[in-house]
Amino acid sequence: MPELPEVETVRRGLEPVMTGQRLVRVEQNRPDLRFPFPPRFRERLEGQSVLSLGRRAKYLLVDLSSGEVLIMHLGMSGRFTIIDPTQKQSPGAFHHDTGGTALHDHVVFHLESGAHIIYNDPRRFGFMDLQPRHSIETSRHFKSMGLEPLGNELNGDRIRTLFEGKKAPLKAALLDQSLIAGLGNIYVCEALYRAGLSPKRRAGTLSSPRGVMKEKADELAKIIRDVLNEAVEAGGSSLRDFAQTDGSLGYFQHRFRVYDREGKNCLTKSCGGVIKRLVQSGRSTFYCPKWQK
DNA sequence: AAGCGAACCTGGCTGC
DNA sequence: TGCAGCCAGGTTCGCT
Repeated sequence: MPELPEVETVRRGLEPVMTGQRLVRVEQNRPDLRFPFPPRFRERLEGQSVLSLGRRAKYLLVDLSSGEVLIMHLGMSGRFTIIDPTQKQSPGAFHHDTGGTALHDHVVFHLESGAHIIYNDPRRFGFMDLQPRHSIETSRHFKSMGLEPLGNELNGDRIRTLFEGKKAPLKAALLDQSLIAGLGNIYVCEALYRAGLSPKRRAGTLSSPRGVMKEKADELAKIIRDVLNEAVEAGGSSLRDFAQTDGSLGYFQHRFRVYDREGKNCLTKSCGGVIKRLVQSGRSTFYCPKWQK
């Protein structure tokens, strides 16, 4: 379930296992995922040490001793599984215990510690790339990327500026990675619900300098940060299981207030509305028509 | 030029 | 039980 909080959870799970480790061997089981792997992918990784693990929006960034950065995106179905023989494993927890290669295991990183990390991605919407560290900001994945929602940059003023004059629905504007980078379908629905804003409203209406909308952009900015931070913390609480599970359990899903709740009652106190589903730019939007205006 | 729908893939679930 | 149809966390491309 890789939106920003899930990617951050993955980063935190991989960090203690990979940091300072040399990549002794890399298996690459097919020529491409969403895009072809970069030329000499394995050769450029093998023998390098991992200096640190970072994240930008939904991208994982592995800083290597070669001066290159391994850029990884999980797409819709990408998952990492850590196999660490020095750690005890819960019995029968995982098919990888056999040491065999499971279907859709596309890349395996072998570390000098003896641990290895498997990248599995049935739909192959994920991808991996290598770019020099000094030019990462101008590389094709990042050059037109919007601001980081969990940094200090996101506030009401930035939202007002970014959305000024926009006729696109608010839902679409929040999903636009060139404006704010990292929000996905679930957390946009959740944030709009908490803010009481209709996903169908024109994004530009948040830029109004006066009237009832004056403070709404400030409120939305805070809510976006809150929703993401809560989800990161919920993911963090599941990190204990990171190495042994297949990651299919949603960390945060039992906390959804609106996502995937079509036909259920609106949880806003005394609202009495019913959650509706509609399709915007090809994706499901869940919202309460009575409460979100 | 912004804004929208389709495309890229596989797998899981629902309903006939 | 089998099979068709629909749906899914994201991004990119191409058409208005």
